[in-house]
Amino acid sequence: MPHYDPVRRCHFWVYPGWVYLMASGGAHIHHVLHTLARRVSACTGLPDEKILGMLRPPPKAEMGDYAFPCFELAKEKKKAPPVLAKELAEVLIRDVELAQVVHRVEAEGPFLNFHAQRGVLCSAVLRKVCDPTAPYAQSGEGAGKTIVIDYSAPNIAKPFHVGHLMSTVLGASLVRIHRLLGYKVEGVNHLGDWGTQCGYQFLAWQRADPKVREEQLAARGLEYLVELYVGINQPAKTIKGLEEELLDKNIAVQPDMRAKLEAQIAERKPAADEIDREARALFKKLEDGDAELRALWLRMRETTLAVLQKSYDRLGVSFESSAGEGFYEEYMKKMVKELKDGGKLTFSEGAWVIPLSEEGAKKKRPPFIIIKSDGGTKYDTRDLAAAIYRKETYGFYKNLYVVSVPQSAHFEGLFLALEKLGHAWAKDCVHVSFGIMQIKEGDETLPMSTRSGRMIPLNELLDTMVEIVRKIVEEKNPELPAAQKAVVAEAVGVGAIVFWIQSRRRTSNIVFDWKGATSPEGDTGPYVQYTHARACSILRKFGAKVPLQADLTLLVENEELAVCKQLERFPAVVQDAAAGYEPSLIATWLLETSRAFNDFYNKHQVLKAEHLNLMQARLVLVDATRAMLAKGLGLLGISAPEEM
RNA sequence: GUCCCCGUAGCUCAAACGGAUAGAGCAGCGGAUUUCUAAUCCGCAGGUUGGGGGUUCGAUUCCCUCCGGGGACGCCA
Repeated sequence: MPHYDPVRRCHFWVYPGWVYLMASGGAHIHHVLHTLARRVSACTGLPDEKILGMLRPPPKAEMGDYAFPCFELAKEKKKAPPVLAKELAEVLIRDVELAQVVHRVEAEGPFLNFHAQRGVLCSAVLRKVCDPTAPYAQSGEGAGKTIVIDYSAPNIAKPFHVGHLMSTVLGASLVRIHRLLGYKVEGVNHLGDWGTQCGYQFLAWQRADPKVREEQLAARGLEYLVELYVGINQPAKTIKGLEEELLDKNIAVQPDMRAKLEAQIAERKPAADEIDREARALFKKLEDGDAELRALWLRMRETTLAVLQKSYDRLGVSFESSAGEGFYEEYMKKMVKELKDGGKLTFSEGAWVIPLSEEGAKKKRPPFIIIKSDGGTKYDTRDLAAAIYRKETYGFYKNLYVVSVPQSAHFEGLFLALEKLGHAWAKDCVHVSFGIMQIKEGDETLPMSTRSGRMIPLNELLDTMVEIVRKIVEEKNPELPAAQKAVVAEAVGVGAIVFWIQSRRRTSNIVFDWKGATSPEGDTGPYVQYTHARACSILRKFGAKVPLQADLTLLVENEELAVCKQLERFPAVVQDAAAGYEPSLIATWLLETSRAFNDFYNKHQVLKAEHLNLMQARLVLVDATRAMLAKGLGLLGISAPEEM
């Protein structure tokens, strides 16, 4: 018969034999959640899977461990939700199997709240986490499926700056997350090594003094190429700036200022146009097979790759393929011919295109341009060729593009074009977009860009953070051997940046600020790493093998339960992160888990626990948490030092 | 002009299919160390979720509208 709780204004039922069951149960329970779902299923008729999806944690821990909302079922059964909740509670409390995992059932309004048998829950979760035969959070959902992930994709002869970090870090995490779920993953670095920009590079090179450029390239490598690129873009940039000034309201009303600006633009225009014309011609020459330019192109590509590799090494990123845009040159020619011969292209305004909007359609889209009016190809052409190539080569289940939000229109166009060409797999292509990195300049926030020189080189950022961390290590842990200090500083410094980048939902824009990016306190990567190091420290001081045979049902404290419930969620979090292409979910989970563990750490002793059995059980808890923190960090591409 | 995204505490961000009293961190104030790492933990304070309307038992979440910010719009990538 139900008891009434006047504080919570709800009825609750207590299973009479729960004390006995708590002491003896647990060993054969694999998962509290699954048992719960099965028993609720038995009395509601809803399938287990569905119930598993509906169960959620109540807003406050005191309210219970799992809640089942009765709204949907109530509608079906034509009953008021609170009435149904009460009825279900009365049935469930007599359920002997359920009583092995739940000691109290409450109907609180339209919700059915379950209080788990704490020891049973902790024990079941930890056994699963520590099971060496079935790695936790691993799954077979991706068995036999290949996912292509296109990420990083920097341009050659340009610096690798913080803006590129998003695609690289996000893509690499998606690679690791999908691998854990059993997918075969092909990570592709679609280098921006083809296109009109190459023409600009060539032109700048040709205009430089032959002796000077050789010396400079030998001495400064990529840095020199960037300087050339920024230099050749200078006239165009100046004009753009003047044009923007012209749009300014205050200037528009002053005729003399206006005339002055217009004259300045007119004066500079011919030179800029000349550069543009020559650059385009040079790229066309490369596409037409000029041997000298080809050699220069290869040189620039190699120079860039050598520098990029250092950054990739530092971030722990590697690719299955570095087939850049230039790679598709031959394949592209074949495709273009087929499209033309097959009558799939339309001639429009001097270019060959695939029209994307019907005549008179209300949503107008620019066409997908396959051949420009000068006969050259566009990135549209190369992306189309690459998509088809990837389908043929990998037979992908999904084809992901980790590219910034501003390019969404381009990818919508690409997928639409594929569809128009009759490729049903166009629906398997996904633009995993992310917000842009902006930077404060005065009181304006502007996007980072190489052309304007408004950017922060990646290495500068990483080095700064590593230096900050090095000082902290020096202060907090001076006894650490010097070599280890350096390793820790690198791991924590780089980890802080990588975590910061991934700690928010990917589509939000980031305004770069040094303080936010480099803080080692609060909701940060170092906080998670520190928590991990603390756990390692306990295990190190214990000094022996973790007693896995310990009686884990002894773990019944609030803080122990909170940690176990976090660990229980991990596999679902990984799945959600994969399904939504959202590694930030793992970052959030890591912070929550760290908070739960630190809370436990502050309130309870492990090595000086009240008795030996409890110490053993807590050691398993510590070990499991340590392992999952390391695993989560690993998925985000962050290493977990054992001391710091 | 057309289309897309965003607007949550002073700041940076959370909030699972629409669910219970909207949560963290930073900054501010006040506490905890004879203790397994204080890069930690606890407490206080901080909100008309941009405004208005609608759908719903229930809206930060979905729809409409207005305001504010950002972005994309045929031969750059």
